[in-house]
Order: sequence, then C-alpha cells, then structure tokens
Amino acid sequence: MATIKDVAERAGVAPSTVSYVLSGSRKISEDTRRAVQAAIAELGYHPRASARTLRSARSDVLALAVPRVPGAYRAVDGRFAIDISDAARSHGYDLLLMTDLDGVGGLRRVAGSGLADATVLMAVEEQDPRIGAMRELGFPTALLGRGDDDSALPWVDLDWEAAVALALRETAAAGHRHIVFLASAEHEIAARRGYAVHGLDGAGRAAKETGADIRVHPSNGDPDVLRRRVRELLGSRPAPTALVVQHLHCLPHLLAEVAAAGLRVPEDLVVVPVGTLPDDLGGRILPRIELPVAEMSLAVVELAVKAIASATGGRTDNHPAPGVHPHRLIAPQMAPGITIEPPKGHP
Amino acid sequence: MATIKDVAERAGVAPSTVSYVLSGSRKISEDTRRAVQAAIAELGYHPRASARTLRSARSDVLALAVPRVPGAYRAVDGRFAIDISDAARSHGYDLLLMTDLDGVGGLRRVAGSGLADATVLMAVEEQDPRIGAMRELGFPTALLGRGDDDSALPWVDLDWEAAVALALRETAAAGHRHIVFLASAEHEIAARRGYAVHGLDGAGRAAKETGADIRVHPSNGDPDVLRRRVRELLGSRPAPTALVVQHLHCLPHLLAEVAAAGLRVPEDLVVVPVGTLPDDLGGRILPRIELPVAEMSLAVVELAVKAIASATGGRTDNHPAPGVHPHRLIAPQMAPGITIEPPKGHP
DNA sequence: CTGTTAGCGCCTTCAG
DNA sequence: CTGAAGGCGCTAACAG
Repeated sequence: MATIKDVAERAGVAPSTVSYVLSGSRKISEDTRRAVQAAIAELGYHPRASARTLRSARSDVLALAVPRVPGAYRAVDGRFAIDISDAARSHGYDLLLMTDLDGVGGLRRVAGSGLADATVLMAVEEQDPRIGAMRELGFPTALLGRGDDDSALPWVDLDWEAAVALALRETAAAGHRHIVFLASAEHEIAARRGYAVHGLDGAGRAAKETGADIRVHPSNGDPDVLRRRVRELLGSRPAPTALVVQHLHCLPHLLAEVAAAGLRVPEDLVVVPVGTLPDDLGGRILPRIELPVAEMSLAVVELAVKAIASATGGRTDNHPAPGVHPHRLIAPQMAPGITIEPPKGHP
Repeated sequence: MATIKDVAERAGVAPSTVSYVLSGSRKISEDTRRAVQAAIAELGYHPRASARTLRSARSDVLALAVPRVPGAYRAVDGRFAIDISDAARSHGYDLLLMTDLDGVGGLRRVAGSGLADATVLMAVEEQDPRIGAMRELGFPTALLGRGDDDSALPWVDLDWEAAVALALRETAAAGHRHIVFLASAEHEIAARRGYAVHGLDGAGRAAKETGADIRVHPSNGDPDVLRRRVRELLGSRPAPTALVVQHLHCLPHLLAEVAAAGLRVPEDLVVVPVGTLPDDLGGRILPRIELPVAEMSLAVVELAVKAIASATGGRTDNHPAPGVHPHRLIAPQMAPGITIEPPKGHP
C-alpha cells in the first residue's frame, strides 16, 4: 500500500507538497503538480481514509438507521436505503447501514466512535428512543418521517394528509360517489403514527371538499382479518365503486379478495393505492400516488449534511438559531400515465 | 470527545493500561480494571474507529456493491442489503453500501482507501468487470450469485436448477400433467446469466423425471409483451393447469392477465413462483419456493470474512491453497404452509 | 513556491 | 502488574 511518503519520494518532493496537490489548498507550480500526479498514478496511490479521519475528525460517512420489525421485511426500507446511498454519494458521503434489532446501541457505537458524521433515522415513531439518544449525544441527525412536529430534530416526510386528500379528490372527480378509504392499520393509528393520523385527516378534508360518500375504515396487519373486512366493505350498500388504500402491506391479498368477490379491476371497482414504490414495474397497473423516494432521500441527506455543518462550523453563517430545526413536507402527485376510470354507467 | 488519555487520568492510571483493559490482552488487577471501567462509563468514552484502523490496518467494515439498473429498482437488492448487514454485524463488521451507477470506480475508492476490509459483490454477471477489478487489486471479495463456476473468487448462490426442478416436480406430484414453465427473460438467457441458464436446466431435468407435459417459455422484461405471451400460453391446447414462474419482476401483471382471462387462482390455474422474497406478508398467497435470503447472506459474509483472514493471516492454518476458492450452493425448499392444489377434476 | 515538523488517538513493544 | 515511547498516514501551521 503506497503512502503519501512513497509518492513524495518518487516525485522528488516533500510529503506535504503531495498533500497540497491533493487538496488544492495551496498554489503549486505546474511542473511539480504534474510530477506528483504521475507518481500517484504509477503507484496507484489512494489516501488512507482512517488517517484523514483521524486528523480531520470527519469521516465523510453517514449512518442510516433502518427500522426493523422481526419477521416482517418492508420493501420500502430497502428502497430508501439505496436511494439515500445515492443521495449521500452526491454530497460526497458514503452510507453505513445500521440494521440492529436492539434499538439504540448500534447508533451510540457509531456516533461515539466517529465512524459516521451524522445519522439518518428512518420511519421515526412517536416517542422514538433513538431521537432522545441522538439529541442527548448532540449528534447531527435528520429524520425520515416526522415524529411529532416539534421533535426538535430536522425531518422530511411526504405530506400524507395532502396525498390521501388528493387521491380521494381525483377519484371523486372521475365520477365516483361511493368511495371506501382503507386507512392505515389499527395498531398504527393507535400508536398515533404520523402517516396514519395525517392520512385520516386528509380523508376528512376530502370528504368535506367533495361531498362524496367517503367511508373510512382502518386496515389490519393480519391478511386474513383484512380480507374479511374487505369482503364486508364490498358487500355493503350502496356498493362502493372505488377503493383508496393507504395500507399497502397486503395489497396482493386485497386484490385477491376483490377478485374472489367476482369484481374486476378497474371495470367493477377502481383501486387507488397511496404511497407505492416508484419504478416498480410489477406495480405499474393501478392509478396511484407514489412515494417520492428519490426526492425524500435527497432532502433528508441535505438536512443531515446541514446538521453536520451546524455542529462543525458553529454559527458563522446564516444557520437557524440552535433549537430551531428545518423540515420539509413533500407534496404528493398522482403517478402519470394512468387515469382513474369512471364508475360503470357514468356518462 | 473523551480520549483514552482522559480516561487514564480520571482513573489514575497510564493510557496503555486503559487500552489493555479494553482489549483484554493482558492481565489487569481487579481494582484498576474497575477504576478504568468507571472512568469509561462516566466520560462516555468510545475508542476512535479511525485511530484504531490507522494502527491496525483493519476497519471492520464490509462494502456491499449493489447492482443498479437505472429506472428499475429490484426489491430483492434492498432485502439482501439489510440481511447482509445483519450477517456482517454478527461477525463484528459494519456494512457500507456501494450503489454507484458508474461501475467499478466506487469499489476501487473504497478498497484503496482502506474504508472497508472486504467487498461483497451482489448479482454478479458473466464477465462482470468488478470481478476483474477486485482480483487485480487482490482485494478480499465474495460473490453473491455465481459468475461462472471457475470465476476464481468465492461465491454463494441458490441452486436454481434444483429450485426449478423441485417446483415442477411438486406441481406434477399434485397431479398436474400440463404445466408451463415461464423462465427468465430472453435478455437474461441471452446474457447467459447463471440463474437463467440453470433454471432452464432444472426444467429439462424435471421434464425427464416426471414425464409430464412441461412447456418452457422465456419471459420478457416488458410487461405488455409478457401479458400477450401469457395470454397465448393460456389459450394453447391442451390447456395448462399450472404455471411455474421464475421471472418474478412482473408477477402482478401476470396475475392480472390470468384474472383477465377469466381464470381463478388456484381453482382454474395453479401459479408457483420460484425465488420469491421471504417474510413478504403481501405475497403469502401462492405455493412457492422462497429465496433463502438470510441463509445466503450469512454464507456470503462468512466467505468474505474468510477471504480477509486469508489475506491477512497468511497461510497459517488450514486455508485452501491460493487460487482455489470455496463456494456454496444453497438447497431450495418449498415454502411451508401452502400446498399445491390439484387440477380441476383430479381425484 | 516548497520543505520541516508536530500531533490527531490508539496499540504494542519495551523497560521498570 | 504498570508506565513510557514510537509510529500508523495525513494535514496544517510554521519556516524558509
């Protein structure tokens, strides 16, 4: 493994000169610069990340805390991990994956050891112990999914209220008068998860605005319970002609139940999921509101990087006062290309 | 940020003593050990990863190279990333996510800078340039998915031949005589991807062994083309009563087409996917062979760790000779709990 | 415009 | 059983 010293020797200069060529933080004559760069190329030299980090106290690594539910993998987590990695690279950071099941231990370790410069916390819950831990450590952190609005850490989230309202409005605009909104699962609502609560708010708003018959029902994490509930809803009168769904975990089960009831999608029943993964070829079937994963990933990385700057640079430029944290609510959009079919017999 | 020196001062000992308490590589009297540990706890001390790495030349980090297809996210990649992270932690390693679209640049950087001790390459293709790059660097590497059998790097893969053969055998055993095997997409077969080729082999073997009418057809990456092909296959005579599917990317489209043809699953047509993601509640509908993600992840991390040991420790213990690399073919299993329905009118 | 040097925090010989 | 010292590779402050 070549070191900066080897390069210096080979180029006939001092080690610091090599360093300056690399960092560009000092004027270097064209000749020596070329000699140094030749030596670097010939030796295949790469600066040691550990030495840099030791000196500079910056690792250029972000840690991503992925939430885990034992025995239930959520596709959305993997998707975010990859998009956040891309976003981090675009800011010059690498991404370390924290998947511990044991809560906050791994985060403390990574923060304390200086392995990462900041943390991104995914799918934050109310009362999430990780928030307290990171705040206590004073470690730069950004949240994906808002805990509560004054969680005192920067956060990014899809505007779930607007998303559900938009889906319902568009469905009503297509002519549907009897719509069922299948909200988040009961346990998520009971836990007052942000997306669950705000989704319900959106449904209420849409009901007022459109005047349509919008029946709101919670989902359930158990596929069998959910199927039974869907069966009941489909049998209720007046029969719904559209189903707007926020609980996507069991969407295949839901569709299977619709098919079992002898209903065809979208001729007999329109199904509009809210918060699907983008670029999922297999899912490009239904009119829907996609989770803007790329946009959210970029935003959350930006906030994390800003948090690093605040912690490092002090209050030199126009940072917000300490204690005030930026946040971003992302606006929802209907996925392009598929329109919502009107109900049967609609003009 | 507390250092080892601060701890030493506070405990009234020398820095080296603290280090020994931490590493346990030397006998320390009970009293001083307790004093040191108290000081550590009080100061919230964590050893600096960068300093350790600089000294020891080991970062205790693995890098995972995630394959990218622009505009087409594959859920399986995210799933493996998370499971491999778990597996890495169980071996004392953290996992760095490499998601560059630009080929080998990121890998070279991470290897050269000593950010990681080894690399795991996901979904390796024939002639994958990353294999050559890592071999050239002499950097410890393990492959997930075999390139070709003498790719001269350790690898792990599901036994796709056995998996497809098993699915077809079980389907035939349930009484089905007319089965369609929907293989990988044409472009994957043309590229001679391992899973594609071996899947076809498995179909051939099963046809011989069972004597059933097994029609083999390639899939297509375009959902519309695929749907047309499925329609043709369902209309062919004698009508198939079972569909074994290796190409899962568009499974929802496939099921939608089956429903559009007026066929009910599984009453009119049995569908058996091969290589689904485990723990995917939404998918727990069909009889299937799951991708053993956890098992494969553990195996590939083990191989990566062994590769580090070989590179570091030299040939002290019973490592295989250089140039010979271990590999593991994982045996497939039918997912428990769901049985394959017999065809209509079967005794 | 370039060279010399000290030190980031840790581990591991050596000396006591 | 414990302490002192050197160096891992790099950068930035201080010379020239």
